[in-house]
Amino acid sequence: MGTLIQHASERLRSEGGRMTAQRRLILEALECLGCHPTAEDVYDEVRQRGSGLNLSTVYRTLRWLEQEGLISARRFDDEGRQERFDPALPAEHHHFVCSVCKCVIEFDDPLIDNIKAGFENSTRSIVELASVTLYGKCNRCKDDGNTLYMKDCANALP
Amino acid sequence: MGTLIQHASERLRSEGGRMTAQRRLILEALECLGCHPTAEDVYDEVRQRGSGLNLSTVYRTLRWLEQEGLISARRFDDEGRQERFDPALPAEHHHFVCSVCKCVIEFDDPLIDNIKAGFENSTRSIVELASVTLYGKCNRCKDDGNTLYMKDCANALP
DNA sequence: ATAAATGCAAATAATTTGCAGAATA
DNA sequence: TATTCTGCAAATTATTTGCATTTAT
Repeated sequence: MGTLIQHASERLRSEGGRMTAQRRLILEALECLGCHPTAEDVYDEVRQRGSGLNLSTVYRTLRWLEQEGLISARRFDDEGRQERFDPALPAEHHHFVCSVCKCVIEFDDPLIDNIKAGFENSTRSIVELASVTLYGKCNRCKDDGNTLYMKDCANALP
Repeated sequence: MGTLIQHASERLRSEGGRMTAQRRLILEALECLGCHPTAEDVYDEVRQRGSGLNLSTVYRTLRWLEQEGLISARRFDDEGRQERFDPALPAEHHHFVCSVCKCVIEFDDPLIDNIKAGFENSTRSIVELASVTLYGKCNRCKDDGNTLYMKDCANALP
């Protein structure tokens, strides 16, 4: 942790941008939430810590971070039209979404390259990017009767 | 072709629904467009054929077809917030989206089952569904300078 | 005739934008 | 002090819904 704020600060410095209180709060919330929060999750988190800020500011900051390549935006079929923001580095990676607690687990698998290659060969097209999303129940939710949405789940590969 | 309209007619009959002119037009447009159209694509197609109808009716019909399991709705990262409607049978299948002409090619690959199993084993979770989307350039767009959005592309696995 | 479907306009939901005022470098 | 940023309110975009009217059975 700490890296997202650091990276953002550097970008701001080199572009003549300014590190404001709001931006710092949003970056802190992003790091704390971790689990692919929505814009509103970020907004709520900041407000729960007692600071005021506007939802537009959240969106503006998230879009700026996205442009800078420091976060990326995703929509899972599961959820409706809300975007989720992924505070991870933008290397290609894939997701599992738990249908109960809505936590998101990132993963990768070398077989995905084989799928890309297979498709390219059979169709003579060029594959630039793959996005795999798995839906199911995470190990925490699969047995017990958990029905809570956990914004701040700290789920991760074991 | 013809199957979607036939299936829809059967459902209507068995549920006491009615085959209206508008529904027939929407179903025809869906079959003709083929390539994962948006609601507005369907609407435009019907109107270009000279018939009037309302966008709400398009949405209502598409949602009904979705509930019936005759089509399914998807959002690709590529596109903004619009949903695309897939007139195919709802067996698990995967997509390639061309970034130039926006055509969608459906595919499947047995390796996807291995990815699911690998994830289940390493995380002790349950995977119920996988969705793979590949992004790139289709064989038609990869060389020539095509920049046209082709609503009615008839692209398919060769 | 009667239940079901359509059109229209208004409601939602998520996100974006314009602009006057506040805050940072 | 000169920009850059924020807050607010209004605009947009995609989709949904209520209700009076039309239409298929």
